[in-house]
Amino acid sequence: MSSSKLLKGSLATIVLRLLEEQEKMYGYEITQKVKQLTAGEFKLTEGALYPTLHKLEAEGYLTTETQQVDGRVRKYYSLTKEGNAEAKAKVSELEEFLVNLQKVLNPKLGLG
Amino acid sequence: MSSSKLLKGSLATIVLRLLEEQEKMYGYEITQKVKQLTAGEFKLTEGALYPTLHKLEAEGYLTTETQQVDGRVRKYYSLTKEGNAEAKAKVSELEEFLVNLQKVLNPKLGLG
DNA sequence: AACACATACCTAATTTTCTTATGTATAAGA
DNA sequence: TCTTATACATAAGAAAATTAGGTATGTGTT
Repeated sequence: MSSSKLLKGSLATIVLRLLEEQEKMYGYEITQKVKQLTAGEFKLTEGALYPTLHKLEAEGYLTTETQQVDGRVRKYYSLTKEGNAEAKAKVSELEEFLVNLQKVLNPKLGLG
Repeated sequence: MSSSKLLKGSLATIVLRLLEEQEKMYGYEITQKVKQLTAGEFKLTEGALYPTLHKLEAEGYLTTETQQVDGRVRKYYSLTKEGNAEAKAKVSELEEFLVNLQKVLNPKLGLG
């Protein structure tokens, strides 16, 4: 993820979350979706995305299905049953993290 | 930062933010403050914290002052003028990042 | 036809930033 | 005496990016 190189470690969570929303997605589509959702602020780099997809597949969280569209190959990824559970777990974990991060960044709130 | 190993890349921002709140802090104090603010959820590891402090100092964002307290050495860190500006910049950058992250995690909101 | 740009996949080298492990040293409490 | 807390530090290794490169097709422009 470039263009604000923060949050290393959240890419897998983002991928899993997007696949909860949308049954099947292919790599390039994921990069475009993230770009669109953030108005161009997040740009997933392919060097980060593809290894992440391969890893999630190797871990059994994603399955793939290849299609030919307009002469080009698309590799669609979908959540497995385990992937679905992992998505929920990872998103929860990230959200809890964000709550705690806010506590550190904004210590005034929540201490009344 | 252990215990939810997410958000790699935010440690320097956290340190700068805490030093905005509190004029002077020493390393161990920072670990305890973060632990306290997050009810034990974030545990800064020394292997991450000290190199980060040294780097911020080398970059001119922090100055140090050593004190002897109860026979032990404490190395207090304070923001320089540049460090103050950097703190504001980094916190803004992180907060913008978090806004965008929410857009990806929760695409339904804000698209009405 | 040539060229640039978008689509679509991939990997390798390097860098950044952690974790884990280890080391030194003092003070306090069991 | 031994453990825990306080307080600093570094080094080896792992994880997860960035950067840079490669392959290939389709589309639009000159």
